[in-house]
Amino acid sequence: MGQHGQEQGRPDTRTRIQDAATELFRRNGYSGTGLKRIAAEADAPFGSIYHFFPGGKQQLTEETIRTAGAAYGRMVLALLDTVADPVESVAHAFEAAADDLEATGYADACPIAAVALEVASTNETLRVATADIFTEWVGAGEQWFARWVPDPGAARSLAHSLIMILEGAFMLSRATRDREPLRAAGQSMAVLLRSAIEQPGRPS
Amino acid sequence: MGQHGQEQGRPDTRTRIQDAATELFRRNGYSGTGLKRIAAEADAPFGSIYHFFPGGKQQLTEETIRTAGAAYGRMVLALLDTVADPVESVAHAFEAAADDLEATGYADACPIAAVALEVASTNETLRVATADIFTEWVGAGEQWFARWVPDPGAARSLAHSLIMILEGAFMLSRATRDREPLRAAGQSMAVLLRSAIEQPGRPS
DNA sequence: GTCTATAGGTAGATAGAC
DNA sequence: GTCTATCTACCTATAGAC
Repeated sequence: MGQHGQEQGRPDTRTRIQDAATELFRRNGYSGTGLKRIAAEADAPFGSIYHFFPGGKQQLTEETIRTAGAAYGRMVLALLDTVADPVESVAHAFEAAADDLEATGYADACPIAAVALEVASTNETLRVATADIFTEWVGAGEQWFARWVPDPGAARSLAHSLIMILEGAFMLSRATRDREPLRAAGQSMAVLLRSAIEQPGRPS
Repeated sequence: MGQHGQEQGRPDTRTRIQDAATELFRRNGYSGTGLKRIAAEADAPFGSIYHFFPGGKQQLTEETIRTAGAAYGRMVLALLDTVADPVESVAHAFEAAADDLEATGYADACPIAAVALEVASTNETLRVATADIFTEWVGAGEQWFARWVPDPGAARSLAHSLIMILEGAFMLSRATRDREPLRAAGQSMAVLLRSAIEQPGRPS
């Protein structure tokens, strides 16, 4: 159920539009997703999009980036806290990501990645929105790694690396329809974290 | 100069169209790039696109993915061979990538990344083209790492990780307009490679 | 406030002059 | 084989009925 979903039953129209937009942007990107298609998937009349998002496609996209991006970050963090040992937890998180990806026919990965690459050089408002989300994720990841890696710079570098290698692994796994990239990504992150824990003096 | 460029002077029309398409797809993605814009940037008449690429936008895009993708792989490999020590070489390659990215206003990164995310769930022909290129890169990277890492599985995992963390770093650096993600990526790859060289028995 | 119809513009694709 | 004019379909956005 969406963020602003009603207590029970079907989410309200605005929420359905945002949820449908999130799924379509994730699969088809920004330019590849039409507002008519969003309205159809949300089972909402076309005019409702401009009723709830008077700023049009850009406003809807910005809210989608910020809402879905923040939710995705929380989901990954929660996933990392289901296993006690940090190295095992990281490896487990990538396996879970591979399970999800495979279960959705290699469609549902990061909700903002495709849009981020499309707008980075073409739409400053949306570019800043994606940058804010990535920055938020790095900060949250840095705090998580800081529990086991005392050096702040090392924790920050690990957070960057986790996000980057996950995004890259999603790209390769979606393109090749193969779990192997995600598995290799999880192994590498496990090595990096173990190295940072065992050898605090060396750069990571 | 483009792959089929003439011996001297201006490249031929077909090459100019492909080169323009490569740059536009890299910056704006597949759906975000119109054929009229490609013709304009190539300084070619619109009809020439269908003269040289009778299959239309999809054929032009597929050829662009395969040509620019293979060239980009060769370029990165060549960059890795400019420094003798492998760990230093990897770190140097990411610094060079950051220099290039910054010099182009955070626009010119991987030529197929944006298209790959857009078509992965929407266009099977183009999805396969991106998968073929990624697979080609992994194979080439595997051979490069095998020079210093005897275990084939470890070399393959390192190749996957290099490509994935580079793609992820491009995504974050373009979005945030900051070199830091690319720098962190280079440091992490250096740690991974050093770990694989020094501890051949552990997974990498 | 929900929804339909449509305007204005641009997309990919094609026909045909030269 | 180079180039222009145009077709149909779809896009975002808006006007206005209910």
